[in-house]
Amino acid sequence: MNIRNTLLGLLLDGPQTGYDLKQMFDSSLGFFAGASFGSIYPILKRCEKQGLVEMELELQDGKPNRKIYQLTLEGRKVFMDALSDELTISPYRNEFLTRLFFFGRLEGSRREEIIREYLSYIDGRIGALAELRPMVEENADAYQSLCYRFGVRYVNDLRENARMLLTEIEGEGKE
Amino acid sequence: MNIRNTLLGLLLDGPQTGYDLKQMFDSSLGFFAGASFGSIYPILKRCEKQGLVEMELELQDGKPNRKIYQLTLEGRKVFMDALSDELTISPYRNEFLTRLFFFGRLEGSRREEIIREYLSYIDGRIGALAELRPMVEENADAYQSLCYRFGVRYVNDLRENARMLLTEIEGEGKE
DNA sequence: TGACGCATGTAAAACGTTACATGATTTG
DNA sequence: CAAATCATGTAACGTTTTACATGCGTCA
Repeated sequence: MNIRNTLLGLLLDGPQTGYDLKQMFDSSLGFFAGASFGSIYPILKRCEKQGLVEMELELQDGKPNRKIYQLTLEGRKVFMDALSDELTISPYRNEFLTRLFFFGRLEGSRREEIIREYLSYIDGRIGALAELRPMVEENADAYQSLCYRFGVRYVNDLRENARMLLTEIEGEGKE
Repeated sequence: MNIRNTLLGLLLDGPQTGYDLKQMFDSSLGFFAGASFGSIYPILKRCEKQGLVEMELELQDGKPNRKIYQLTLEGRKVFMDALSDELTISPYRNEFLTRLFFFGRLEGSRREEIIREYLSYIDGRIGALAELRPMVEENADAYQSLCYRFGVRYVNDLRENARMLLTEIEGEGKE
């Protein structure tokens, strides 16, 4: 599920502009996926060429015209295939664990700081999920709710794990 | 911590060839980072040009000559700066959650299957960590051990989370 | 008046993988 | 006899971000 397929999936809900899609992307899927305009606009254009979407121009005064993209049957098929495809997870890269791996080389005070930076990152994600909650309760379908709950458990587990780590490292510093 | 910086970090342990570095990479950091030869060799060459490492040729019969790379003071500095740098987490992309988000569009039987595929992926990671254990107990420093324990807790939490999800979805299917 | 929201887009760069090529030696 | 290990490397490709460019309306 690269950005292209995810965009096709979002278009199942109905025609959207690139701008709209970015907002949907960042809000609904913000917890586990993201996309910049620099990828969205070229991808939509490419999808149109390939017949996965169709574009309709909505003329506007003052503002740039809106390009409203709508899924074709072919585009729908491409998405459904991707959705049903065997799950393959691309190699996971964890910035924090990579740092931790080399902590032996780092001065003592900076170690705790970096873990705290990680904790504040996690808290940021917890906060973002909390803000998302009303939207989930209103608009989300059953699986999107499960997605949300998975995310909440995930970040809370992560937080506890990081807290334990901090305790262990603080302990070492004082011995 | 891109591949380049991670390689520099691994070179702190002493001079290594690109081939050695790949093995260190895949075994020690395999749980949370990876690198292919297609990235390692060009990066080492570039690092030499930039004065971050120095290369010494070890002539061999039959086999290609070994290029042994050693960290320079400048390379050490570059790594230490990266290690100490403020922690920034690049946007997290979760293949599984992205799928789950669109599960409403998927036929019922395929849903459970994909979650089971995810579980078997997690089990694979748990297994890989288990295999790594002897090496950690022998060679790892204190922080690499913490790294390992973090990893173990992480995958176990993930597994439980996925199991709960499966239960919830199975429940729905039978109602 | 400056920032933000709306709305589009391009070009360059960064980062990385996959597939290919070479070729000897060892192991099953 | 085939496959894996050792050891290097290149070329093509894919994906995505960043930075830039445009320009109007609105809100503080």
